[in-house]
Amino acid sequence: MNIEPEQCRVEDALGILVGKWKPIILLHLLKNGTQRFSEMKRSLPGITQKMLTKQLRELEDEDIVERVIYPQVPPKVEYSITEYGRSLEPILHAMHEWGTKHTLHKMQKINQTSVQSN
Amino acid sequence: MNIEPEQCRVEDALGILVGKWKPIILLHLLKNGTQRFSEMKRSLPGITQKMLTKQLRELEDEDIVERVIYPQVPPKVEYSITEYGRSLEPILHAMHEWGTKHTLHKMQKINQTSVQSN
DNA sequence: CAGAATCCTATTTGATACTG
DNA sequence: CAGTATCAAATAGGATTCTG
Repeated sequence: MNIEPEQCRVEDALGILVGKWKPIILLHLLKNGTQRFSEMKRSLPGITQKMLTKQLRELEDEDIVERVIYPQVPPKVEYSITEYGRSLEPILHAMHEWGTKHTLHKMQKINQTSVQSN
Repeated sequence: MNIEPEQCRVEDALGILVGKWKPIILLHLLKNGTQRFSEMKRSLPGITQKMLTKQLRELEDEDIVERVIYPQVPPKVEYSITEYGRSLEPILHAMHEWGTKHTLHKMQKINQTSVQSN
């Protein structure tokens, strides 16, 4: 079976995963469960508050991530993957596996080139 | 089994699929087999030569697409999916299916909201 | 026919400072 | 603690013109 390019819905899934930090945020939440904002920030070296906030909001808007606010001072906000969000897990795994093999594929290509050029 | 976020290779697969026209180019080549540049341009309404060229080059650099030049005047160049590129097909299908369901999911959410607001 | 080159706009990401 | 706001830099995408 093949997809008619005109009715392609790949972009819908792609749009949700695209973002410099989104896959890593999702994998982190899948692995560690519910997390506070500050925990996530600490666990994701290099991310800025702005980016973490933005990517979480976008995932929340698509019902992939749930945000729970505890009305207290100082504020406490917890994030987790929704039931629905878990349906993305097989795709993340498939992409991770393909990516792992692709890294190898590229290394082999580089080795081949350097052998040929000698 | 879960992926350690630190060793995430999702981006490798994601990077190859990301680009406004890449999924549709891949689906088009998977469905129609070998295609000339002009055929593809005609089949992908709205794409510019620049974008078609650029995305094809990027796919070629990753060994997903093969480019064959026939040395003749006027020029003839044919594109096709490589054997290796076909290994992406299951991911494309999984994303398409998920995307189809996600479109429904969002419609249901909108309907719920409009019912609640009445 | 199959592009390369140029110019321009829009979107994404990042650094930094501020706040209830 | 969990953000917002602002500004700057980088990247993606597009319109148009030119060429072997």
